[in-house]
Amino acid sequence: MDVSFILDSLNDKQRDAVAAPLQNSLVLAGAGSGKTRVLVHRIAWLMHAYELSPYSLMAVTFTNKAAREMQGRIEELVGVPPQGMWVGTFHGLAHRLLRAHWRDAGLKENFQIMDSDDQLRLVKRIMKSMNIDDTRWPPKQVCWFINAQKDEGRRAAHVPDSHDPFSKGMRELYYHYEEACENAGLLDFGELLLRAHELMLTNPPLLRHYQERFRHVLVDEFQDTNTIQYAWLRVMVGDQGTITAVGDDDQSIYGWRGAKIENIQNFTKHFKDVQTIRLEQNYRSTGHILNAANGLIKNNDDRLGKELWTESGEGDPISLYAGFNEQDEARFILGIIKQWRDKGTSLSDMAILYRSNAQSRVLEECLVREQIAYRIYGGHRFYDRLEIKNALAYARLALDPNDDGAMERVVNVPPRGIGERSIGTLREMARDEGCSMWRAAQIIVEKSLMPARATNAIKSFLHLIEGLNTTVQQPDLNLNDIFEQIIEEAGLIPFHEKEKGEKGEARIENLKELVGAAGGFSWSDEDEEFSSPLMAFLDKAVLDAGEAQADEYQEAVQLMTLHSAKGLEFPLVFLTGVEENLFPSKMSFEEPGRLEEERRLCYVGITRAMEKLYITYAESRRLFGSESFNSPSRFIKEIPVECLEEVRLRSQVSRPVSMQRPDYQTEKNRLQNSTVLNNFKAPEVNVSMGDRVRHPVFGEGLVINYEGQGPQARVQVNFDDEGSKWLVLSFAKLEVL
DNA sequence: CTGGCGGTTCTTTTT
DNA sequence: GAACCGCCAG
Repeated sequence: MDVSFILDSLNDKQRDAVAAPLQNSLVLAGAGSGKTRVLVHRIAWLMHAYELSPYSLMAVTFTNKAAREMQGRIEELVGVPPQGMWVGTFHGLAHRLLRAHWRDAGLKENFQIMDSDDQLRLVKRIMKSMNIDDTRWPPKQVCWFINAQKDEGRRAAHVPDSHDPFSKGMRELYYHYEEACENAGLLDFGELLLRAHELMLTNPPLLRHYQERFRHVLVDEFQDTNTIQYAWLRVMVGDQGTITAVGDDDQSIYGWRGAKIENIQNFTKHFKDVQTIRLEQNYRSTGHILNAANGLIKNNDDRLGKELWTESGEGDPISLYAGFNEQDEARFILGIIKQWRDKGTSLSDMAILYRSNAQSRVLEECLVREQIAYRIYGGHRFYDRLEIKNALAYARLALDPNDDGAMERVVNVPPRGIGERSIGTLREMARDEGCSMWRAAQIIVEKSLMPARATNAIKSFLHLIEGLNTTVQQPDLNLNDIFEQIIEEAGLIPFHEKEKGEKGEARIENLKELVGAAGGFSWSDEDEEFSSPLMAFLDKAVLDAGEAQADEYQEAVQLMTLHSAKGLEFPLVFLTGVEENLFPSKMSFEEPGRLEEERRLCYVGITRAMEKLYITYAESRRLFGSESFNSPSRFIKEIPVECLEEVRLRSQVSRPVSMQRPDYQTEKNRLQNSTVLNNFKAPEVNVSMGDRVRHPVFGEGLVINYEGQGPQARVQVNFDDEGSKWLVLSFAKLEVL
C-alpha cells in the first residue's frame, strides 16, 4: 500500500514522529510546530503502515474543540470517518465508559453529570442542612478542595487526617458530599475521571478487554494532564499497549488546576523504551518573536529543552510601549489597530491579550469609543448561562421529577408563589421521609399540609411538570419541539421579557438558540450507551461548552486572557499589562514554581504572534478602585534586547520622577493631544527597560525609563537605596546585571 | 417576593 | 469600581 501521502508534506522531524515504530513515544512539540498535524498523520500512519484498525486506537484531548478538530482532520486525511476509533476528551471518554458499564462502576443507570455551578449549589445545600458556618468554610473553597482532592485521585477516605479544625471540616464536608452525590446519582467532573479509573482497577476482566482493544493511545497537550488523568492513561495503556504523548512542557499553564508538569518530565521513566522527538521548527512566527520567546523561557529550570527556529526571516522587532497609565496604553493600542486596519489587515487577525479579565474593561471602552468591533473570547459558556441552565433543568425534571437539583433550581423560576419558606418545608419533608422533594410536594398537596395559597402554588407546579413529563415521552417529538414546549409551558419567555435592560432580550435569544441547538443534535452516533436522545443531549450540554455561540463576529478584534489564547495564532498581537504584580501576578510570588508557570504563560503569549508583537505596560494603573505603580515586568528584561524596540512619543520631555507627579494633568493632556507616534531605537549601550544595573556610586537599581538617543541618551534608574535618578548614559558607568 | 442597602472580595478556566 | 451576597423592610 502506498503510504507516501501521509509523509510527503512533513518535515524530517515531523516524519520521525509520525513514522515512529509502534512503541511509546514522546513528541515535544514547540508552539507552532505542527503538533496537531503530527497527531493526525500519526493516526493515519498507524492505520496504514501497521494496519491497526481504528477500533484499536484512542485519541484523547482536553477540550471538545480539539477533539472535534482532530476528528475532522483525520477524516480529511484518510477520506472516511475512522469507524470505531475513540476520539474525545478525558471527561467525554470517561463518561462513555461509565455509561457503558454503569453497573460495574457502582452507579445508577440514570446517573447525571453536574457542572461546577450545580456542584456549588449542592455543596451549599449540604452545608445548610448541616448547619455549617459558611464564613469559616466558604462553599467555593469547599468545592475547590473537593475538586483538588479528586484531581489527585483521593476520595474522602484517602484524605490524610489532620488536627487542624479547618482541614478536618473540609474532610468532613467531602464525606457528606460524596454521600449526597451517591444518593442522588450525581457525578461532578472530577468524579468522572476518578470513577473511570476505579472502574478499571476493580474490574480486571473489563480492564483486560480495553487493554487488548486499545493497542495505541494518543494524547494531546500532555503537559496539562493531572494526576488522575495520568493514572487512568497508564492503566488503559497497560503493559501491552503503547502511547504517543504530544505536548510542550514550556506551555504548561494549568498547574493551579492540578495539572502536573512532572507527568511530561517523567514520561520516559514511567513508560518503557520511549522515543523522544522534538519539533522545533516553527511555522508561525518571525525570527525576532521566536528569539524573544526562546530568551524568555531559558530562565526556567527543569525544562526538557527546546529551541524554536524558523526559516522565515527575522521580521519586525517586538515593539515595547510604556503607557503613562492604562488609558494611555489602550489609546496606543487602538492607534496601532487603526493603522493596521487602514493598511488592510482584517480586525479578526488582531488579538489583545491580558493576564486577568479585569483588564479588558478599559480596552473595551476604548474600542467602543473608536467604534471598532471586538469580541471577547471565552467568558460565559453557552450552556452555562442562567436561562439555558433553567431550561435544561426543566428538561431534567420532565425526565425525572425526583431530580432534586433541578427542582431546587426552577421550582420558583419564574416566580410562582413557592418562596424560600415553602421550599424549606419541602426540603425538610423530603429529608424526614427520605424521599425526593417532588414526592414531598405530592404528599403536601394530597394532605393539604400547607396554607391553601402555598398548596395551590405547588399543585400547579406539579401539573406543569407532569404535563412536561408526558411531552417528553412522546416518541415522535423532536428535541427542538420538546424544548419549545418546555419554554412555552414554563413561561420562560414572558419571564425574561419582564427583565429590564437588554439582558432579557439576549436571554430570549439564547433560549431560541437552545431550541436550534437541540434540533441540530444528532443522536445516531455510536452512542448506544444512552437511553434517550434527550438524556444524551443533556449530558452533552454539561460536558460541552456549546460551540453554537450566538456572537461569533467575523470582523472583530479578539480580546482574551493569555490562558484562553493557548493554541491560537494571530498576525498582530498585543501583550498588555506586562507589569510586576500583574504579570507575573503577585499571587505567584508565594508558592514555588508558580513564577515559572507565569513565565510559561508569557511564552505562550509571545508565541501567539505571527508577524508583529507589541508588548505594553502602564506606569500607573487603576485596578480594583485604587491606583498602583508597578514596574515593568521582569519578563521584559528577560527578552533579548536585540529583539526589542521601544516606542516613544515624539515630543518626550523629562518626566517627573516622584510618584506624586505634580504636573499629572498637563502630562495627561499632552499625551492625549499627541497622536503622532514615532519609533526610536535603543542606544548602542546595552541597557533597556526593566534591566537591573549597577552604578559605582548609587548601587543596584532597575531601569524604569529612558529618553533621547546617542550622546544625549538618558536613563531613569530606580535605585534600591537611593530612589530614582536620571543619568546620562554616556557618562554613567552602568553595568548591566 | 421584590428592592435597596452595606459589606466583602477581586488570577488564570475546561470538563 | 463593580459584582455578588446576605440581610432587612415593605
